[in-house]
Amino acid sequence: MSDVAQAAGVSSATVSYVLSGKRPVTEETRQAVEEAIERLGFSLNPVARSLRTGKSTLVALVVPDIANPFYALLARSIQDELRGRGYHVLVSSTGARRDEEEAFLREAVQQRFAGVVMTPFRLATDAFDVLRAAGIPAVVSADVSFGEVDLVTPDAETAVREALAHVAATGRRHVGVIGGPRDAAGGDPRLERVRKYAAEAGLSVAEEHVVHGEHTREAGAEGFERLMSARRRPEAVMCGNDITAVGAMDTAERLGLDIPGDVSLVGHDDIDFASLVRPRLTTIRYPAREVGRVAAELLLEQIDGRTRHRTVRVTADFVARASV
Amino acid sequence: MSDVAQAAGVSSATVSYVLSGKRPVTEETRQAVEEAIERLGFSLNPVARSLRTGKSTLVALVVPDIANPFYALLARSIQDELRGRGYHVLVSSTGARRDEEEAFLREAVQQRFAGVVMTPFRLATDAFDVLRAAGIPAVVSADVSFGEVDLVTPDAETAVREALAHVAATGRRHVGVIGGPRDAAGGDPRLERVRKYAAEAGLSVAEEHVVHGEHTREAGAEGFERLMSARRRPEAVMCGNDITAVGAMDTAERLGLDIPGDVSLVGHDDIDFASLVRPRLTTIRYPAREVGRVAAELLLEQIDGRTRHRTVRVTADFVARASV
DNA sequence: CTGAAAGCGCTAACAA
DNA sequence: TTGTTAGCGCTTTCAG
Repeated sequence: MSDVAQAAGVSSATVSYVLSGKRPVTEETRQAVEEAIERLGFSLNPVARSLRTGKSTLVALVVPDIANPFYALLARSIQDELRGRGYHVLVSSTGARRDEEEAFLREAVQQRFAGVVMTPFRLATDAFDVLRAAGIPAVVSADVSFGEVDLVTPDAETAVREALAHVAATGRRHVGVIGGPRDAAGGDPRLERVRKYAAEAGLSVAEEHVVHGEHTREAGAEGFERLMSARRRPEAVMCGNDITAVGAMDTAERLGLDIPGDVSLVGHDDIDFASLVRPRLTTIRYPAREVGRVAAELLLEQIDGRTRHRTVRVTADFVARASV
Repeated sequence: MSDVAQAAGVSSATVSYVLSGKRPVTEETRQAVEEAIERLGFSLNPVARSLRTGKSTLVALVVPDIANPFYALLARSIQDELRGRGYHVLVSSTGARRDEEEAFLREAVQQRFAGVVMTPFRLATDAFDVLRAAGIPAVVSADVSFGEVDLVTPDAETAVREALAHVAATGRRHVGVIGGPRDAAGGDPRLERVRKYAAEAGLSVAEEHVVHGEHTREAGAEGFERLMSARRRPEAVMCGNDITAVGAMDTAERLGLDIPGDVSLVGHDDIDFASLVRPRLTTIRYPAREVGRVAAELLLEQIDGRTRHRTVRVTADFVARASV
């Protein structure tokens, strides 16, 4: 930068101001500086800038598993929103492990990230206080609140009731649930919603028909297997997400069980592939792109100075296909 | 850091050396420093460190589309390999657009990234010279070479021959191809391989049976439609990747075409969902996890000083399922 | 074995 | 409208 300054016959401060536009510069000097920049092929060093300003251009997206298409799409959406504003997105998969989640939070303050978008799974509810204390904008995408942080969360009440009614309409009475891990922070809202609205649809959820596991294909396969070996099988299974539903399908196939003939299956998220598996997966759609858009917007608002935290609900919709 | 130094009654240089271990420190001072670090909750500022050393801890992964499960898995694999070594992975989707690809390369030198792993699509063959000039390690994951850069590339000859033989064995003679974009850098090696080995399997690839498009579901759907409206339909279609194959399935379904009854379909990559669509997709497996592992390894070798560039071939395997 | 001090490249007071 | 300068937090040479 001092090279540029010298070449343009000005001080390095002026070069800085030409670049940032933070104070007026005569057309003349601007021209000279820009010409020198061009000629020398100069470009700002973002690292030095970060050190000086204490702010980086890095936004971390922390999710349980980037290989889950829901999060992959979320990542693309957030990236698309933020790139134009000059931010870079760092993606991290935690494997839904608490130590990893905590590690990333620490990393975020250490690296002075410009912001963090996270789907936490096992974090303590006050875990985001450290970000808040460090003045790092954060937004959480989750079913439950994590304290005083921006939250984008599904509004899935109606969708769940519709799903349940739909299941009931096919004559099923006993529904099982493949829930998330037992030790997830904030419990298991997706499971609780099913419990809450089952009765009004004339459905029952027996305790032995509730299994827990990670949100992975393998865990879905296992969970479904346990459900199918219950003394009395559930006639329909609500899955924590589409990936576990796919796992359930793996098992159903292995066991020679017909879906939906023998058991109905309902997923959650509506990833792209939900319509491609056979039978096509009936599911509750949670729009990853919109979630990403909203999260990015909330983050930018914070970066621009908003301090009071907001919660935005994104509507989930019931999508009837062929697995019920 | 100077706080720690003061608290421990040493100089900040000593604190630095305790942390880096780059020169001997008496057990005594080490203890004092570590105690002070602990007590003050100090942690190194990576930004300052980067500025001073000129090296960052950021590795960029640049792919056409992170929402493509192949790249998502690649991302996780690379991240898993690199995290333990202290690097962070920045993921960027370019949409396979040349300007985006170039923008990221520029960004990489500007930000002094520790390394770049990229799957370029429309870059000029010499585009990586700028990284080389800037001393930034790079590895390309692609079918074709991009000049003097480390390359991890599929060894798919055998798999393609097997696939073609398999298609021929079902009595098909005319095979079509849904290839990549016409203006992709390095042409379309996957298409060329099919052309090259078709004859030896007794198959023919008519010019009107070759269509081009992006590697997306939509493009796959369109391409397949064009193929199906040819005067004489191909009896089998080789797809650029599994995502385009899925798009082809969309169209087949809409057109009421049976797969493999009316047309056979062969994909490429073997993403997780290939075995879940119906019919299960016959495909050429290119192992994303291993590709990621190899790419990470090559990158680390470069970071550790290797300068001569290497090429590693990763074997692709033919996977027979139900779409042929 | 340890300390002093320069300097990475930038921004933002403060002065002019 | 422009320049001077301090300093962000670290690493590393040079002395001791």
